[in-house]
Amino acid sequence: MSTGKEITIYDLARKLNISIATVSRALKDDPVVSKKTRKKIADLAEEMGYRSNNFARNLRTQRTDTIGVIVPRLNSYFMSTVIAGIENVAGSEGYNLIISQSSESAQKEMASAKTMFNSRVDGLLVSLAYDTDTLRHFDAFIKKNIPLVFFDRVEEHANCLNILINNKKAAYEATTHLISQGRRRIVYITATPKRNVYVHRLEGYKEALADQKIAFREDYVLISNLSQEAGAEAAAVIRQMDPLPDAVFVANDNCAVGCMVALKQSGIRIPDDIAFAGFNNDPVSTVVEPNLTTINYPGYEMGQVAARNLINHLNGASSIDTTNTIILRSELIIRESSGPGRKNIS
Amino acid sequence: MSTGKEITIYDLARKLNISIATVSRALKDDPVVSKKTRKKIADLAEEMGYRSNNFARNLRTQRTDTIGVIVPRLNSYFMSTVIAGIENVAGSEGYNLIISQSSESAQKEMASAKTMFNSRVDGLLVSLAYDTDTLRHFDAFIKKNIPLVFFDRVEEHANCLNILINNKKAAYEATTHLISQGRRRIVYITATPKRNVYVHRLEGYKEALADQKIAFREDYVLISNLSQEAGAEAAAVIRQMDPLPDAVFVANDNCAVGCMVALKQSGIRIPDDIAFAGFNNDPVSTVVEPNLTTINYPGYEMGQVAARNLINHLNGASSIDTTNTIILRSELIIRESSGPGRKNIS
DNA sequence: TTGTATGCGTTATCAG
DNA sequence: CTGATAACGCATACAA
Repeated sequence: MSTGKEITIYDLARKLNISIATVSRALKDDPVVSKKTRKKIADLAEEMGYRSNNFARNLRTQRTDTIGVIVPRLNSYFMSTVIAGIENVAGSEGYNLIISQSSESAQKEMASAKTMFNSRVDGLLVSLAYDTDTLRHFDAFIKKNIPLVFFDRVEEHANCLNILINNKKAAYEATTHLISQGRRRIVYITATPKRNVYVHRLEGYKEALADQKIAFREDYVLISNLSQEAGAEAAAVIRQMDPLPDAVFVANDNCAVGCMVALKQSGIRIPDDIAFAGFNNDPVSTVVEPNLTTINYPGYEMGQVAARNLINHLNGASSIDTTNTIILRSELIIRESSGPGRKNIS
Repeated sequence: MSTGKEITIYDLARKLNISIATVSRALKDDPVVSKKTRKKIADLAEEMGYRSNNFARNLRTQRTDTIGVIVPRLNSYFMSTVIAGIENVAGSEGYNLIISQSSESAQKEMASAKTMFNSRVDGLLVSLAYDTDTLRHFDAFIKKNIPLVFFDRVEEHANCLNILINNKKAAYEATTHLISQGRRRIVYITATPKRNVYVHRLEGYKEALADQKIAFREDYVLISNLSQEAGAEAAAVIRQMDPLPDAVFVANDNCAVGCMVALKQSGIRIPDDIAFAGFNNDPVSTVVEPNLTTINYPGYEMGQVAARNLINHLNGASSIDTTNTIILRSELIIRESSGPGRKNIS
């Protein structure tokens, strides 16, 4: 469709009666070209609507200055914050981004990886989909020494950097906090144990229980996709439990909120009957009533760190191979949803 | 960094003692190549870890099968829904996406446009930033006949397709609804009038007032960036108004929610003292209490329609030039936040 | 069905 | 400071 003859350096060269070599140099502001000719060339380029051809350029230079980003979903506050962080440093370092979402499907993740691979991204930043259970689709990158950084939803893989928070510790703190408020029957809503962040959070939850001599109950662990709707569905399950749990810890604020809203609708009081704690410090946590106790998770910073490390590796400034894991700080934010509530009769 | 010699069709050809032409054909499953050699080549390609070089390919074919998407922000429910819709059809048509966010800055929007231009996207889908006040940065696309589709935050431009809802009508309905609930002092929180969607909504608001013989008051129109924080700030302004307004219509649910929460904190009852209506039907509208009356806005469908039209144009199946504007359906969803409330004493 | 030859627009090397 | 020229990897017109 896009007609309109493209202007090339040949056209510029011909018009000015100089060589394409000089034009090429001038266009990248190479100081070896005289200031005057540089100006002349830039002006003509502007005038004729010249645009550099990245394909020819990349074909020649064998690099793309492009970083691929694969995330499970774009539409979470957390993820878009991370991406903003990535953009922040990538942009300032002259890298472009190709962003793609797997929609939590291993299938789509594989397709995205393939696309990125063929697009010759210089490096890849990945947060894994729920149902990804092999990293084979990244083998091609490894084999070609294309650096790979996992963030948030990470997985151990030789030569790949992992960036995450201490999920176990965060979950431990949240659970311990609930217990300290007098809660003992604590339901935990989480996502698939395929993703080790959820495994770690479960460990933290379990350890907190154990440390307080509370028996772990398998039936108190609810697996869901952590969506707001899933929260509502979980609420239905919780309502059926007898005795009623006195606290719910959810691995994601959105899901926590969906659950809270549904429980409230059925007359359960929060935190009086059931206390709540979430994860991520999504803005919605300050909208729901009562405001949700949660784990503050530094998304923007995580994006920056991921991009920074990848780019440093690309520049040779530092290597990903030596560092294995970067743990970012996180913290428990206590709000009303985990108040002590009234004494419960069990 | 990425070392590891790349395999090319030359390597494959040499190994099999055939010409690169045959390899090239086989790789695209050209039926003109015998099934047997095709298989042989595919196997070897797999074995040697061959990957096609898109640059060489694009350089040769002069197309990229890539669509650029520029949006103000990724982190809104609405936008990510739109993007999901875009991905849905783009993916199924074999197009890749380059997504970039302007962060509401004309500056970044221009930079993104330039990048997209140099990346030779086949077409561009754009939702404009708040402070963009010229479309000159898209001239290059127009000049090269690269199709351009605006959605949601649109602007009239020759040869560009606009996809939006009837904002005036939606705002008219919301305002009329508030009036029908007995409200008369209706504050309107909106974004910059640089974006005509907001102008249109303002028109709808004004027209509804006029039709009900309510005088329009300039001081009832609050301009903000429609963030949740801006909502809280607007709440401070509203609290100072005397007499207190009895309704607030907000051009965005997030902002509405921020405003509601802040007002409630200062003891104002909703909808008793002040009724609320928002815009977008963001999930948060069902979390806030009381649930927020809002305009349902078909984001996913908008994304699909935008991508579909762009791709049809690229295929020559239909042209963007003949269609100027596509209006999608929207609807008012009435919830508790706009209930009649108690009788107000003004 | 396969092969030959050429050009796509750059960058970089080597001579001037 | 500038110019000539050779890749980069692929797709395709034309020949066989």
